[in-house]
This record gives sequence, structure tokens and C-alpha cells, in this order.
Amino acid sequence: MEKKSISELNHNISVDCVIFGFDFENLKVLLIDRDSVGQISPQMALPGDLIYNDENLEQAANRILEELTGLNKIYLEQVGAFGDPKRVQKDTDRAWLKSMRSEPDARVITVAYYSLVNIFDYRPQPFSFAKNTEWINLDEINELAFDHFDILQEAKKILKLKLRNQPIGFNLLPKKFTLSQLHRLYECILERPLDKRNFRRKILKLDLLINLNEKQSGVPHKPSELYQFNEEKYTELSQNGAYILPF
Amino acid sequence: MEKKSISELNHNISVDCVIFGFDFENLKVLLIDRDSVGQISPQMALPGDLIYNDENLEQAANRILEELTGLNKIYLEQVGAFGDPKRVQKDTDRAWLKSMRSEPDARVITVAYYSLVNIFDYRPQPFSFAKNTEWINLDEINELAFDHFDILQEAKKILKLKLRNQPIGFNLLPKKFTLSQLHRLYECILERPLDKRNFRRKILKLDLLINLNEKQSGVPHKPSELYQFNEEKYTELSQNGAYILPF
DNA sequence: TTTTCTTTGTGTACTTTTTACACTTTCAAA
DNA sequence: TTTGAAAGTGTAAAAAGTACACAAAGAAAA
Repeated sequence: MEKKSISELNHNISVDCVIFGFDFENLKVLLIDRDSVGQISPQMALPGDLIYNDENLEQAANRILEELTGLNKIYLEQVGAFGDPKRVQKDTDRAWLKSMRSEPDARVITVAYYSLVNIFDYRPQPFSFAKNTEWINLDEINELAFDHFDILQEAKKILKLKLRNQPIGFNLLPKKFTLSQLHRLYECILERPLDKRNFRRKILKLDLLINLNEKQSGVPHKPSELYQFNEEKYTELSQNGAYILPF
Repeated sequence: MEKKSISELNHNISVDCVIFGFDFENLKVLLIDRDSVGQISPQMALPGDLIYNDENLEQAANRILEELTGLNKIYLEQVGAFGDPKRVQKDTDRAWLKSMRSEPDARVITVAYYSLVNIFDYRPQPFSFAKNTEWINLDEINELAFDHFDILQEAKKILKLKLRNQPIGFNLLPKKFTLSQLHRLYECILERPLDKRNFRRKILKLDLLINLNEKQSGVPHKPSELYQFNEEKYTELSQNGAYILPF
């Protein structure tokens, strides 16, 4: 049996994190910038870095996310591995790596993770080589560093699919939320309008929401009733097998 | 910025292939054995090996699949990355690696791919360190080498989900097939019985099947009509957006 | 040649789900 | 007290899903 030399078989492995957020208006994603400019730029990147030897991929993702943005203990799910040998092509990307890594030209394979968080609970702060962190609207992103734009598209696709089978959207909202907020969220993720009355009927029929019999206050219109996600009910429901949301 | 030493950041990367097949009775998966025993054993593994520097992950999967089993030009989709540092634990797994790899103790992260093929068109043959290749019934597999059993479970899950959104099942059948065969296939993948009449009505309503107006011959009972998958129609349909199969 | 065995192929009535659609209510601010 | 803005609500018609049983076709056996 021919044994390949080490140099041919060793690779760097990184993880990148796609953290989705929602501000009641639009879906957003958490990006870092290596410069401290305060505006959207094509050099922005998903938070990510190389993994260590003794941690598994998910641990690495959590460590790196915390090191760069301060967010910690976030539940992450895998998007997949991205390993094109030509994934680092742009000059600006090369320059970045050169300044940071002991083997800037090594081939890197990245494993992407995604998560959903409530934007008002998680206030990211830049650390390490992240000079800036920003929540950027998904529909304003046309380009990112490395292959991060592709990774983002893939994560969006998975999010859309997953919405059908799991009540994931609730992570993106505060504990107490209104049906209109949830409605808007579903429209953002699915990227199509949903009839208001039908949406309410369907989502309530799932019996996964608790009506808190509390009202919004301080809004210049009829205040909405507040709801809460019923986790117990969901646990129970998902033990009896998967379910399919009617969207 | 602290730069980590090379040894801490370099890893081996492998790919493993989950190739599903169907023999009109049961779902099967293609396994290799490092010994030439002709029966199912807990040392059997998914075909897989380390990737090279200059190939992307999918190319690597195809190369390795061909090197081990002779199957080539197979359309593969990613399952995901599996990277637990403790994924090689069993003594038998260690012994295998020791005999084959220049760095048997290196940490390995594997990226799994899956595919569906018609078992009668693809006759795998063992090459390289594969001393044996076998199509094994999914429901007879309780243990595999490394973490391959986990990978297989994940691939099954994806297959099930995907069946809803794409007419993937057709790859598992010959060009001409009967509705009963397709029916059985759906039951195998979904792991639950489907009403015969309702299945036929629904699948025909999709308008993705062409009735060839030919009959089976040589069967000791009423011969079935043969159908063919309408690829053009599917291409057309999927361009107008995703669709959802009613199962 | 008749009988038996095995699998194919088909229709309907009932229930549930989906869809499309418009007006009144409630509060804050002007 | 008027205005603006979003909340909240019901129904009828169409579509889809479900449960269910028997005659027809061919091969093989008697």
C-alpha cells in the first residue's frame, strides 16, 4: 500500500458560524469586520477560525464565536462542510490570512454551523481579530469574504426547510411576543407573504403557544396580546414523532 | 496575535460514502470489508479514505468510491462533517489505521456523502484495501467500524426528509419500473406502510411518471404496467419552485 | 382444461385542510 | 374628538386526505 506524504494529506480545518437574528422587521446575520468601519462591506465575514486538536467541531464553533463576538452557550446546528481548494481567491482574503496564520497558504476546509438568537438578548462585541461586529439585514448582503456568501445561502436554505418541521422561529423572538411578530418572522424566513388570518389559525391550532392574557403597552394602535412558546408541549409532541407545519 | 503551532492545527480529512441501493424488497447500503469474509460483520465500513490537497470534497468522494468499489460518476450529496476527536476508539479500528496510514494516530475529520443507485446497474467490486464489497440490508446493520453507524443513521434521516421534496427514489429503480416497486420503495424509505390506492393516486397526480403501455412478462400473476420517470417534466416543475410530495 | 394462487388495478363517500377575502375594535397621538 | 395604525375575527367553497374491498390477469399446478 502506498502511503501518501504528510504534506499532501494534512489540512487546516476551520468553523464558521451563521448567527441569524430578527429585529421584528427583517432577518439579520451577525458579521465581523477585520477593520473597524461601521458600515456594510464586501470584506465582512462570518465569525470563524481554525479548530484545535482536542475539541469537537461544535465545541470549536462555540469557542470561536465567543472569542470573536462574546456570544456564548449558543445552540448550534451544522450546515455542512465547504472544501473547495480554490475557496480563498480574493487578494483581500489572502492578505488577511497572511497576517493571521502560521500557514496562510494551507488548504482550509471549513465546517459551517448556524444558530438563531434573539437580537435583543445578544449584544455582540468585537474581540480578537474582529474589529467590528454588526447585525446586517440578509437582503443587503451581496458579497462576503472567502466563500462565506455561499455558506450563508446554504444556511438560509436549511433554515427555510427546517421551519416546516420544527418551531425554530421561536428562538429569534423574545420570550413574550405577539402573533404579528411571529407572522412577520415566518414571512421573512420563507420569503413570501402569508395570509394573516390563515397564519393565525394554523399556528394556534398547533397548540404550541400560550396566550399570556397580557397586552402590549405603549404602542400607538390597538395593543396586541402577548404569547409564549410552550416548550413542554413541544417536547411531548416531538417525542410522538415528527410533525409538519402547514406552511 | 498568537499563532498556534502547526501540529495543533493540522488534521487529516477523509470522506465516507453512503451508497443506498434497492432490490425491490429492501433498502441496502454498500459496505466494504477489510477482510474477505462473505458475511455481515461489525468491522464493515462505509467506503472512504483521506482526501488529497488538490481535489474538492466531492471529487475526493468520487475518486475514493471508485478506488475501493469500482463505482464511478455517481451523483453525491453531502450528509455533513463528523469530527469527534474520539471517533476512533475501537481496537480493531486502530489496528486498521496503523496498517494503512502514515499518521495512524492523527485526528481525522470525515465528511460524509450519500447517493442512491440502482443495485442492478451497479455491481461493486473490491479494490485496494477493500477486500470485499457487499450490499447489506439496512435493517440488518447494528454496528459498523469507526463512527460509520452514526453516519449511516444521519444519512437515512436526510433521505427520509428529502423524499418529501424531491423525487429521489427514482434513482434507486431501473429505468422501467412498476408502481408496486415504487410503492415498496417509498415504504422502505419512510419506514411506514402507505395505502396502495392512495399512493398510486397521489404519485400519478404529480404527473412525473410516463406510462409506457408495456407489461411485465414472466411473472406468475397479473403482469404490471411499466412506468418511466419524466425527467423533463421534473426539471420544468422544479424551476417553478420547490414542490412538496404528499407523503 | 380447469382450478388455484398471486398480485394488479380500480372508485367512492366521508372527513379534514386549505384558500380567499373585509370590516370592526382598540389604543395613542394630534 | 378625530385620526391613524395595527389587531383581531368567520365563512363558504375548493382541494386534499383517508379508509376501505373486490374483480381481472396471468402462470403454475392439478
